[in-house]
Amino acid sequence: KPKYYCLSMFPYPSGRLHMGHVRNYTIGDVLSRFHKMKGYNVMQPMGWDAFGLPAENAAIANKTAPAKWTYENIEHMKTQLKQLGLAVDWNREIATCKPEYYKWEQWLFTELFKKGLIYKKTATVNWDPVDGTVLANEQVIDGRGWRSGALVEKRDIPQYFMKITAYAEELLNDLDKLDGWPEQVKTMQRNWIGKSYGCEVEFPIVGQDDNLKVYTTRPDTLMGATYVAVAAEHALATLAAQNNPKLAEFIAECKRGSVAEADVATAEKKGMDTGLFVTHPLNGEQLPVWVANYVLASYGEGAVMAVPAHDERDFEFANNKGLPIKQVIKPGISLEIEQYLQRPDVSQETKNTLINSSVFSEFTTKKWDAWYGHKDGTCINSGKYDGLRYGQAMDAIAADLEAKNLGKKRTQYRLRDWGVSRQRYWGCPIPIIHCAKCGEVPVPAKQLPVRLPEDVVMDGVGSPIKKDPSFYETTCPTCGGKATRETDTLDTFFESSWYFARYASFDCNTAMVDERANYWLPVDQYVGGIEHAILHLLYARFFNKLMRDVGLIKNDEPFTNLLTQGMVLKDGSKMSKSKGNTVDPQALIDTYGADTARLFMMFAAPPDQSLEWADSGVEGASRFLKRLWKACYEHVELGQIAAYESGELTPELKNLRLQLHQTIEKVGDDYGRRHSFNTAISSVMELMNALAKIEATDETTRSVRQEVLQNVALLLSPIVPHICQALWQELCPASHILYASWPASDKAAMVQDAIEYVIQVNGKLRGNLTVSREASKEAIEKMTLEQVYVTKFLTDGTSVRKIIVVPNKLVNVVIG
RNA sequence: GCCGGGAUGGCGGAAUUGGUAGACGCACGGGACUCAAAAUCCCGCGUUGGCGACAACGUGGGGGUUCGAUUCCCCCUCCCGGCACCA
Repeated sequence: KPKYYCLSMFPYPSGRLHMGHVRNYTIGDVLSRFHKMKGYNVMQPMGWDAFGLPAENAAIANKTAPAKWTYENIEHMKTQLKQLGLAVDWNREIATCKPEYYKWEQWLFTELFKKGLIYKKTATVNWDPVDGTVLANEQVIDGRGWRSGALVEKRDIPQYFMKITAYAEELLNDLDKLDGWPEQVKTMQRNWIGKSYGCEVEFPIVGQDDNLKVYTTRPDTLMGATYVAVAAEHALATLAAQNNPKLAEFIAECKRGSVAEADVATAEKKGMDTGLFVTHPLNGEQLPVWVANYVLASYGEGAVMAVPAHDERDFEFANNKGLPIKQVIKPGISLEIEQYLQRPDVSQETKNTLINSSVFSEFTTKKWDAWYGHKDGTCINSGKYDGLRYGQAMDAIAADLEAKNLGKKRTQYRLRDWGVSRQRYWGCPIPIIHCAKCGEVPVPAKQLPVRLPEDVVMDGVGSPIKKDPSFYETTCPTCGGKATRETDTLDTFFESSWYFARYASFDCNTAMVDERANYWLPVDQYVGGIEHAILHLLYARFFNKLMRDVGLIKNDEPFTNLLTQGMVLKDGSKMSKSKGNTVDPQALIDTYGADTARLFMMFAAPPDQSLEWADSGVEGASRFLKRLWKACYEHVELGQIAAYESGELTPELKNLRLQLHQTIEKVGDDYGRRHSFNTAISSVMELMNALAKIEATDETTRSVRQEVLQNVALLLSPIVPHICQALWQELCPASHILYASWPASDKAAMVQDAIEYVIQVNGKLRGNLTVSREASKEAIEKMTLEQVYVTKFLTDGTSVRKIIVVPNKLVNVVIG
């Protein structure tokens, strides 16, 4: 029996279920139930992503401990999830805030620390100088702390980092294996990892025995560099500011505001001359060094060569500061098009068509400034490099730089190592002990877990464990001397990066996971919000590879198929606790019951699209279920009858059976392949509408009706399990729907004798033509040309130019 | 700012590989049933013109490819998600 591990992203226990949860878990449940009917050994677990910031905020607001608040929320939300009727194996339930869970990630942390895959360095955080606390990006509103209103400062503090960059290449390459992932998500991850090809270039600093190193993806424009710019955090900026109070003040100004890249990238471009100069490595010119707030400290070298003529940001900056702009690239058409135009075997007519097409004109008629940065150009004003194209120029310039020992080709990733330290209480304690003699000592396995005290009082000023000697005072595991525990906790993404594996070994108390993980993994179907397309999914992929490399699991990738569900929106934006625009699904369940809620949710929109919440429409789902009930009861009232198997049928009943078996095929395809639940439901609705039109109650009709109703119950049971179970009981009292298999379609019922063709004249619909299944193309053409709605267009001077016959579909008569 | 996605009737959406635009449902209008209302059932329902048969227009805007474009290509607008400490 093949296994099917269906995993929905576990919820953060925020208090109550929201519509996003209902959508997510209904999708997972429908797929689980469908696959169970298809004969799979299904696992559908559920758990709680229980650590996180909201618990601390609630604790401060309500004067309760985060643990108590979290456990109460879990209890309530578990009740709600059960009301939804999810076929979840609750035995496997996990909560990430429990020591039995986080013990194992502490263990993994110590293993990775010993392997050198976790290291310490300083990193920049948002610092609220009034509250004296580190703020999450979410807590910085317009550059100010959300409680204090104080201007936020960037502050460097030591933190632990995971070397995800060591896996950058594999994380990038393995995306190609993920055929079951949406292209969109893979593209986002590729761009996030951001592998680029370019050069590192060193500019000797005038008057110093040192070079300024930059990374560029456009070495072909090096001859157009007119200044260099460094981030405010760059060592050269610090150096230049030593004797320059104005520059020091400017650097301090740049360090105000949030660390979020979105804020940095949208800030007004500011800069200041350092007074320092560097020497251009190829033409020997002296270029000024500027400090600029648009240079990202965290990417490349934290310094850039500025080519205002060929980079929009540099262009804007140079214009503002009156810096020179030197054009070194002449835009042109792409090499492919140029080569194509030179081919002798292509007719001039085809070439002219191409030249006049938009593909060509984009390179020739576009306004200059839109294309000045395009790589399809040739070097000008560049001395010996004139006339070279991008790739040639890069090769030549890299070779010359290398000869001077001032640079070389280099690939670069945008991906940065993952900072996992958080200065918060409600998280997994980092299992490190700081010893004056031995340094950073990982907590030995036998001393794990490092338990987080749960009975604490949150006063809003810092983490309780940072003020609790009974927590941080300890002895060094190596030398036995006095030592202190690390009081930072782990990023909550840490917990959610491996929970998928723990479900398989939920009760294993001797290891992180056991052999059962290799049976269940990889997850066959992962379902969750599109907002997790990059961070969570990348970290989980990374952890999977880490766990593989410490010998815990065998597979390379954690999730074979991914369904990214769209957001449930309200008033145009994402429903979330923090935005306070949630709609409580409880009222929906209370009024209509779980089945109606599930049916409506699946019917309202395709799963990967965002769904704008509107209360109207639920009524329709409820009405449909009532009609279904009624149809079954009216049928059963006349007595039990076996489903149709064979015998003569009227054309009407034959058509009904045709529709039934087409619907069985379509619904199976919609559930299994297309994940298109809304169209599956609508096709069953159509079938029920067709059934309702048949009123006869003779034996044959009733046997076909029994067949239809039985199958409808099976087809809908993954979505509305409770009602279908009750209907099945009425229709087939001798058996139970829980043991029923997915229905097979009757191919014989789907054979059609006649096919209806759509007839078009010049692409416009003019009529329909019913043709026998065996009719030849010629016969169809002949019949088409005899139709009145075709002949009436064949007036004086016009003739039939062409007839296009699309088999089993349509005929288009081109008249001119 | 950068990366990814989206836009179809009054509304949610359908059209699966370039082949009937608007399935299915909601809302609305008309009718049946009822003393009445609700519920239920039946009919209608993109826009414009026409009694009608029918005709023209119509998938965010502009252009292109094609016998044929919601679907493919180029440009633009607006909206949504992510941007590494929200989860």
